[in-house]
Amino acid sequence: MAATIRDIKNMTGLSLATISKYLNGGNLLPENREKIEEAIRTLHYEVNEMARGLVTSQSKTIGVVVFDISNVFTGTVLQYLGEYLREEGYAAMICDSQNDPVLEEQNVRFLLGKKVDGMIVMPVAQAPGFLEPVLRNHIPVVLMDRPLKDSRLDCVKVNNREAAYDAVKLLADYGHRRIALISADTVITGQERLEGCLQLLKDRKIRVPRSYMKVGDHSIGHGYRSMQELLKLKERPTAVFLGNFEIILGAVMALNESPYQCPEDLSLIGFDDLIISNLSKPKLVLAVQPLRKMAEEAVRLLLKRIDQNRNGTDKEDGQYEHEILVLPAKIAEGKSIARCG
Amino acid sequence: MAATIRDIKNMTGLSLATISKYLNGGNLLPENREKIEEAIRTLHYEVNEMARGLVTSQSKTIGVVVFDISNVFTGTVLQYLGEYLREEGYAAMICDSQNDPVLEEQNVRFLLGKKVDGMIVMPVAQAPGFLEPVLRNHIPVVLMDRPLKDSRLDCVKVNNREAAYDAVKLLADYGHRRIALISADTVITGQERLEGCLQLLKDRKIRVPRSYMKVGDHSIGHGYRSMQELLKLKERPTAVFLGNFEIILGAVMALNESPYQCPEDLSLIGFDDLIISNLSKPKLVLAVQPLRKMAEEAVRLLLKRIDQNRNGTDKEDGQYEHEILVLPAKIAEGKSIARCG
DNA sequence: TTTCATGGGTGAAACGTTTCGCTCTATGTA
DNA sequence: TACATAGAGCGAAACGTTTCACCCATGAAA
Repeated sequence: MAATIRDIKNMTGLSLATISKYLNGGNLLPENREKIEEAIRTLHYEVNEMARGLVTSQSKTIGVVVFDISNVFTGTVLQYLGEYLREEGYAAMICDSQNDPVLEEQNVRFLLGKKVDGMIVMPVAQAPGFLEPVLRNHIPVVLMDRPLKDSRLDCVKVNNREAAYDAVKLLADYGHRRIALISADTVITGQERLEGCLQLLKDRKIRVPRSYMKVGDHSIGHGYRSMQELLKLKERPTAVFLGNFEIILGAVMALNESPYQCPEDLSLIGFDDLIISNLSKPKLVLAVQPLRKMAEEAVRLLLKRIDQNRNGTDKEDGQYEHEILVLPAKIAEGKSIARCG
Repeated sequence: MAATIRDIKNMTGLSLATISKYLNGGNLLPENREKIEEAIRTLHYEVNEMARGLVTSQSKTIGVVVFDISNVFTGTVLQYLGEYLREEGYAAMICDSQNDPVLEEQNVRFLLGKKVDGMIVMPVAQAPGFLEPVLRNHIPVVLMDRPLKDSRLDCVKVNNREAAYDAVKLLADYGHRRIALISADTVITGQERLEGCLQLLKDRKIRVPRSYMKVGDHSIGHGYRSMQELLKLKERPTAVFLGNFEIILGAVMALNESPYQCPEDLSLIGFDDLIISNLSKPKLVLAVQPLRKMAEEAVRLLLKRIDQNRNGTDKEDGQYEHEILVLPAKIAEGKSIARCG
């Protein structure tokens, strides 16, 4: 049905090799170039990527596996990833693991069958076992956001620990001593942030009562309930650290429904960027993750690996130096912190 | 590098044809079946989908083009689409148009080059021109959420007009006469909802002052600012219709920051489902779109078309009956509407 | 005038599957 | 016994590209 290179051959009288050369940007006589272009136009010819892929053994497709496609963080990252990949001529094949490790493993195998040239993974699992088939096939992988335990894999992430440390430091510098944390320990990013917070509190010798530690998951519900509970305490905290986007959302809703005001009654600092921060009143102080940069670096790194693979610079059986890129989250200005004491 | 069917042939002594038959679920002697399975296991063989695709001229891949991947509505739909496609053995290749018609057109061409078997499109453009190359190649397309002007294309959408009509009717039935609308006219869904609202107001002979009509786009900012403005009016509305997820988000934030309470001072009804609705206090009354069902129907319809194409049931040059599937959005219970007067 | 490089062009093999038409054996039936 | 039938397997062609090795002019250098 669709036109092939052979139709162009018949139309122009040139050989397949010449036409292929044209398609891949080689040198031709202007005259022949013109002929081919005309034929392409009238035949509506488009390269069959499957045929091309078969011989070059490149699909020009990258598999992207995300833990949950329906949340904003993921959506934004996917947007940027798509942009950069497209610029380089790659398509993204996106699979959603719905926070389920079993589905995640299936996704990886599925993409492998699709012969993707590489994978970018924001993992659910904590251990790298599920990537074994990928590594065996020498398909490059770059992890994003969440590194895996005991793995020698490339990864692009954020300095969660340090950024959380700095965030709580800011609270302490403003004189706060009654600091509560609403955060998560169900994912590595949450754990790191938690560690950062606790480290600072330890360094400053600030004691945290058990009732101030709200450790759950990265959900709106956890943020909402935790904030409600904190506000009911006899001795309320004067400042709260909010561990991610969803927690912020829930916590701010709970606060808005209460009689208390931010920052007069309660100072807030949050982790994760979000559009809402610009609208919430007062504007939140935030540790902003450089999502765009993360996407850019992940693509750059992955394409570098793919290139190394092709040029035989391939490590002997996985013995290459893996890169862990840690990008800084920056504290963004806001008005949600008041001086205390 | 990777094992091929030929390696299996050498290992088992069987012919290529037999092995292929096995891979595609044909009948074999148990003995041979066992041999092949063993070989596959030890060689870690996986089908090369590009080679298979080349001969079957099926990629088992569906192109999905969305207007904006970073928002929650899209993310959720993508999640469901992915699920259903996977069940049928298809992969989704997702392209984000970032609300840019130019990018959208590029996306379509790009996917065409990737030889997708079909496309699901949530369009930016209002006219079907950009799909011309797809149609010429007889690649089936199903639109989602937003139909296109003057097109004979399959589409799965929601009865925006009727649902909006019912939503405002509910407000009117509760006795409200001062009803404001925060909605959008920048996309067809917004326009339809607006029409539905206005139709009911006309039927009930309810006049709407210009200051009650907040028509902008589907953004948090529009919702936020509009609600602020409404609350500042000398004669405040007693009820507000909120046109979509983002508008709800913005409007509710503005309301929370104000001294006014819902539903005592202001009744609300919203369009679009969202997790927050369960947490917002009081629980919002919502017109809920059946997203899961939409995804399911879109996949079903698309796969039907693909099947028809293959079985030569193909219409002569686009003369098939196109289906416009209109699914009902249902009003979900909540406490955000008070009786008035 | 010979030699050499260079740029444009070519034919054919290869990539890893599926599929068509054929053969062979075993089974059941007249 | 003869004969159709079905099941299992086979060889080879096809799918639409890229790429390798080779060819032929042309023009510059020796």
